[in-house]
Amino acid sequence: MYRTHLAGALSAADVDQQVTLAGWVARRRDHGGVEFVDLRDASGVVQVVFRDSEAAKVAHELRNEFCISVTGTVNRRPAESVNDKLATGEIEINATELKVLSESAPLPFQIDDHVEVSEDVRLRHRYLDLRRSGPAAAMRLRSRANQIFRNLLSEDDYVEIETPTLTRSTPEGARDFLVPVRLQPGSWYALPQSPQLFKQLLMVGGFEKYFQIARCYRDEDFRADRQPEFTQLDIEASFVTQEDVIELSERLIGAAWKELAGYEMASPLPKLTYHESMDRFGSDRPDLRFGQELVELTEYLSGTEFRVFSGAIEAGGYVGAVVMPGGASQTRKELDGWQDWAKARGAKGLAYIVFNAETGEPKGPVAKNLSEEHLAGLADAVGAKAGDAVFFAASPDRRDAQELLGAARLEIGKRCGLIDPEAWAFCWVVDFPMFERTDDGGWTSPHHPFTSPNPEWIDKFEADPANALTYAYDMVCNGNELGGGSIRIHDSKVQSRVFDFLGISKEEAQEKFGFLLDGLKYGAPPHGGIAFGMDRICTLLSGADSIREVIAFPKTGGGFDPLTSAPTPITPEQREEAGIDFVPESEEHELDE
RNA sequence: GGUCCCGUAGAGCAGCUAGGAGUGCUCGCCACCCUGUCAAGGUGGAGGUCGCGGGUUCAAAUCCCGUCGGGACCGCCA
Repeated sequence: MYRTHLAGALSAADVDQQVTLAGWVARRRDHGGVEFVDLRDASGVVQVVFRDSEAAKVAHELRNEFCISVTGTVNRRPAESVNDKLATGEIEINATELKVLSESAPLPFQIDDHVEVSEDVRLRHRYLDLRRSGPAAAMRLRSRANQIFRNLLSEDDYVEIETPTLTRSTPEGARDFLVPVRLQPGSWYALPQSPQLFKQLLMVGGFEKYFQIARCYRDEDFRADRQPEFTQLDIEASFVTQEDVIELSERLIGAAWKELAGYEMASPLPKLTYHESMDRFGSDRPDLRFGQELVELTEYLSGTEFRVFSGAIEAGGYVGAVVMPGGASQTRKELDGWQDWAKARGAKGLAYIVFNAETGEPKGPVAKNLSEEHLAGLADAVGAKAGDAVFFAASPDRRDAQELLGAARLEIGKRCGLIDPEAWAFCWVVDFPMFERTDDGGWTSPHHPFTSPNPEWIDKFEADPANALTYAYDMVCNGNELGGGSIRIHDSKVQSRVFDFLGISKEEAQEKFGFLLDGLKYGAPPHGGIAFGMDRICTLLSGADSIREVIAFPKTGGGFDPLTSAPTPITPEQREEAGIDFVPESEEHELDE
């Protein structure tokens, strides 16, 4: 037996007990005659005292992060030595025996919560980083989140079912990771971007309620909140409406926030339609922690001679504005900085007007171009006060202009300190458009082509595709999408109409998703579901800046794993055996030419 | 694919604008001292390809070009 007690669990109640502990040397304070060692195990830290014993001589040789076991007596500390900062600060272990279970080489960085270490170094020695309280807490939080969801879903008769990770491409639209197949050279598996099609087939399979904490893979570029492999809490149920899925989701997320953030989420959450969200916040994942809503000026500015605006208006587009409180006090350099900011985002610029702090008089490059009438009512129209700045965006494409203003709104929120970092603001965004334009003028599905149109549009989405709406819904928190889902098409006839409209031929559809279409033929129940981004949820709950903080062994920006150095080149033998150089005969001829 | 920031001892940084000997700070590491510390303290010591390559210069951590690595963002991606 390595130990009788856990270090962090000891208290004054254990005084006079003989205990054996095992753990790591978190820190030692050697006073010559007496030596203190902070012993850390997974449960916490306790102070061990060595004095006048054989063990004390061994203790002198201890170094940080040696793995040791200690036997001794639990003593109440002298009143003047009690440490309030330590959970076990009332007591200490008077050691009689010390065993070194494993020595530690000098550390690449200090395992100490107040020492900052670059992420690069931390990840290279992640096993040491995980000994620190912050990273360890993040992993434990994630474990509890998984448990909360699992328990609630299991209690509700949801069946946890695993789906393949070696499969064929699923239609999320991202690039697939591919795996060569030794037994069939030239054929490749794809790693799933999500279990989307499988969970629908599980509904056809009659389970009615399915969930899985599923690893998903997408071969796209990284961000602070993106990794090539990530985890979804994937849920699907039969005979459910959008409201059913929303109710379940709020119970799950509400429970997680209550237990892990101590926050009581007010259910039911507010719902915004996609269009409302775009109009008010310029985003389909609005941050509701602050105001500064967008104001549409298309109508107000009609008839303007300022070409930037009139061009957009005449093209049937949009002109809008967002107010920056106190923005008039910005220097010329700061205002120019906004132009660069907008250009970095692919916009031509960001027109602005500032209202003089004393007189309220509108000034700035745009002001000269607007009529007296337009200028006179502008402050009221946009809700600006003297001393504010107003940024404008105009575009023939309503969404482009709104997204620019939405991004400006977020930037204003940050720069002006309008965002309460302690606040949680949840909402749903619903009624997503069924289709959106592709670059080449066709139509595509913003989610995936299995999303059901809502009843209003199910019979006529082809007639007015730009306005057709779906049963798709996203749950949003503080401007982050926590999860999204939809009611699916369960009628193979409707599914065929969608494919027809998208210009996907019967052959193509059959080839890509034939197995799903076949499944839908056999009495498929109405069904729908949702998938939550576990990495993102845990990042928010732990207050981290990056999802790497809630992943045990994350990758860096280039898809590189600093710990294992993956990916690595393969040997010629592996290359040969995997059959990755297989060239189909027809292509061989082309290559010859 | 694009833009911006960073790279100096084991860790975290300063030095770079305005070129002049690897100059410095905090922590760690090693040795010794130290009987109530808890981010212990004291004395001494070791430790450097200034990411890499090229250029300018009498002289480059510092200026220029390229490149590699990391981070943030745009594109991309739910």
